[in-house]
Amino acid sequence: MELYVERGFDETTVAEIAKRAGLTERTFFRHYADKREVLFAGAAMLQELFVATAMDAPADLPPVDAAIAGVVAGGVLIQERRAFARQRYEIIAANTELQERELIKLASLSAALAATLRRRGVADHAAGLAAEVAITVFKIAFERWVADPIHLDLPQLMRESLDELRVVTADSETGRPSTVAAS
Amino acid sequence: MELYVERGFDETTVAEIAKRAGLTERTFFRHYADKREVLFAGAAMLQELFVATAMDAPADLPPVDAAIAGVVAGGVLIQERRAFARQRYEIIAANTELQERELIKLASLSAALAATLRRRGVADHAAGLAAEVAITVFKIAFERWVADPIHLDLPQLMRESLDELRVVTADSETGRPSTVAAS
DNA sequence: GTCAGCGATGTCATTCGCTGACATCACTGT
DNA sequence: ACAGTGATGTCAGCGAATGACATCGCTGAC
Repeated sequence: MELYVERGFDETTVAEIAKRAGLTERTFFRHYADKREVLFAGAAMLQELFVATAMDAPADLPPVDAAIAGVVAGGVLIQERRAFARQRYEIIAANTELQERELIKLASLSAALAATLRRRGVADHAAGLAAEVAITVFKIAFERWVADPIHLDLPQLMRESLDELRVVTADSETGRPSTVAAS
Repeated sequence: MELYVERGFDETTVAEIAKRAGLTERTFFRHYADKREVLFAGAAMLQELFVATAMDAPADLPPVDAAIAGVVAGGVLIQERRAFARQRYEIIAANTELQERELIKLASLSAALAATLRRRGVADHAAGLAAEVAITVFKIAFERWVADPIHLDLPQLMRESLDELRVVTADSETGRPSTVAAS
């Protein structure tokens, strides 16, 4: 992370990382699958938190709300590591390859959440959709949170984003039959 | 594509691709930014179609429905290239790096859709959310379409997926105040 | 008709990410 | 004391990607 901040991701070689860490290049690759993975080592922990929280949510909670409970718990954790999260974000935002990795980690989170919802008895398709909605809320709330230096409560932003998403999707009169599908 | 199908993506070298195409390795990299990009050359066209269709949708259409109109147009196009789309999907599904690239292309589509909605006068946050919803619908409908070998109408699957997403997100009684946000 | 200019391609050298194979060494349980 | 195990180092090598320079075909200006 030091080197990535100092000179950027692309301009940092694995040899340099290894040297500063007092290791061999080969050893680096025994700890991290590739150069990018350094920044995503914590993703597994986040995923476990998501899943555990969603799983333990009240049984009568609708699917989306159970999934959102998971990502909100993640929001709390991230907010505790405020400085780290922002610095990490800066690095990732500056590099396309890192964004790709970020996106596939989010996809993995979504899949894990969906599986959890299914274990809670949610129907197959609904579980996938609810998980995607939750991850979308997570992503957008995080972007807003990180964009505003002063700001606010990340979990709160997540709840607000969910509300906005509900308003936007249920825009037609009744909220049920879609305008498009009727055509 | 031939080589990727024959021996898989990882087992194919750029030298081999260049040889079969009757070119130099160096020339390959002048046409494609990297080895993966070969499979995503058409993404720009798809994006233009998304944007143009969403832009030209009736002015009174709610944001999500305008965005969905864009992805449905994309669905029509993909369905016309049925065989190609499925083969391409198989290649991508077998390789993580390709999935990463796929995801960032989808993110790009989402950003383009959001920008289009804003040009239609949709509020900033709402535009981002509506675009994300549309891309989610695109992604999930495509997965269903490609999973079923017999099957169906991709645009129709998209409309159905949107309806299901509406049902899932607006699960609470009124569909407006979120259960979670009230806490 | 010649020639300058330009775009596409080829050639060459090099860096860097990543991997396999094998050796070393500290540590642990028997 | 010894075998086994896990983490690390060493070495060789492949393949992706890039920069610098040369070549060649085409086209427009004169």
